[in-house]
Amino acid sequence: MAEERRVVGNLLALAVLAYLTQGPMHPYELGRTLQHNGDARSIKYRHASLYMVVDQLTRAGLVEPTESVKDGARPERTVYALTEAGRVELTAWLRDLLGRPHHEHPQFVAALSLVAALPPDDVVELLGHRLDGLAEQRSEIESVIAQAAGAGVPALFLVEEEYRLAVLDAEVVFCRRFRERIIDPTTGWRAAWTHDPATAVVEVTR
Amino acid sequence: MAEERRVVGNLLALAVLAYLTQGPMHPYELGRTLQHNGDARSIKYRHASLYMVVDQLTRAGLVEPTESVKDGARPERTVYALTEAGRVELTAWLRDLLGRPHHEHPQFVAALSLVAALPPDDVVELLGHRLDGLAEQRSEIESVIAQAAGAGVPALFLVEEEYRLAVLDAEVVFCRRFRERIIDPTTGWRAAWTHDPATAVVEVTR
DNA sequence: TCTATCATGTAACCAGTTACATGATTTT
DNA sequence: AAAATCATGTAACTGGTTACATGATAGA
Repeated sequence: MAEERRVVGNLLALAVLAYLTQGPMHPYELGRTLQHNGDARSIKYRHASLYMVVDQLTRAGLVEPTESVKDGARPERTVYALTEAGRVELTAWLRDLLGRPHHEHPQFVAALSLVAALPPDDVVELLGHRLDGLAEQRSEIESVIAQAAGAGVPALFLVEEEYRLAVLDAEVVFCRRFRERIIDPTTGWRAAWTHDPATAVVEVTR
Repeated sequence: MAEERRVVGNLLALAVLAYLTQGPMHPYELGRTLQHNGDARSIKYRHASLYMVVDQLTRAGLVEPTESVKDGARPERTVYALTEAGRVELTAWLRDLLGRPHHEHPQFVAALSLVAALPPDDVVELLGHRLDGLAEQRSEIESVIAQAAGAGVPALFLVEEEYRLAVLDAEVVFCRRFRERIIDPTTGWRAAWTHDPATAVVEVTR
């Protein structure tokens, strides 16, 4: 039940498959939809990556070129359609991503695992800055939600943003608590921070 | 204040810089430390990537080869040391990662943004499975913490795991609520789920 | 009409991964 | 002493990014 390796792993491909359920499109249109539609906030999008991904999908038989349309004086564009295999892959992939958590490596976690390399007072200060940044992010997300809701988008299509808010709030709580624990002398955290080169950073016996 | 592009971007490099503050090491030893020390849970680690990263760091002048040691009958190993520039980069990088939040693209967010491509009943079921998986992850993390704490590792060196727990708990709450909102007929979520091909998946006017 | 920006794509480069290689040590 | 595993590294491949190219439309 585990570890099905995707033929095409890039998440842009997932969006492409999903969009193509609505009918054939050419790559540029896919990119535009992704941006205009806000999904570029959730899926890393680089214009050139799209062509690569579409090519990979074609080679994997999940998508196929249908026609080349010459629209006005524009350069000719190839239009792609979802194949049956593509439709199958789309739902399998989505089910996998939703149905069980996958291990990932956010940058902040990496930083936390090496935080002892900085002096504790600096960390306290930096956590303060991060809390400001988080507050800013939060209000950005709120305004994205408000704006979209105002434009009549059903809440279902904003559920990623709600998830982001949830995670963000948890991070705020964590940062506050972390800061307190560094300051509080009874926790012994400052003691663990001895910049004795023999033990700092790397806790070898772990 | 924003957007400083790191000469070497791979987070493995951050760990290398941090470890080398403890004194010169050869790549293999760095890898061993990373694993044994548990930081491989936080930083994606592939044995071959280490050599690449060390090479990049060398070219960037953040690290330099010191000596080649022939230890017993083992193949000769090159030992690397941190340069002054490396020390500077280490703290700048760490400060940046801690001091402000960076935009990332977790897989689950991508999946959520396309969730309307699956039928609602399936999503309810899948969220149930995910909740099980999250519970499992949670107990794994707890046991990592317990074991390390039992071995005398100060809590400071486990702070990433606590962060993970915080985020994980937030995700649990989110999933439960999401599930409820799909089921609850008064939210109108099911209505937005009309599999009318004209509006499904892509909410164009957003 | 000159310039800026949009539309559409290609190509070259670099990073990261998988797979291979080989001598040393340990287990059976 | 054969088999397995550890220690240590190289090489080849592929995916993704940045940078380049070029015709079309629109604004000044």
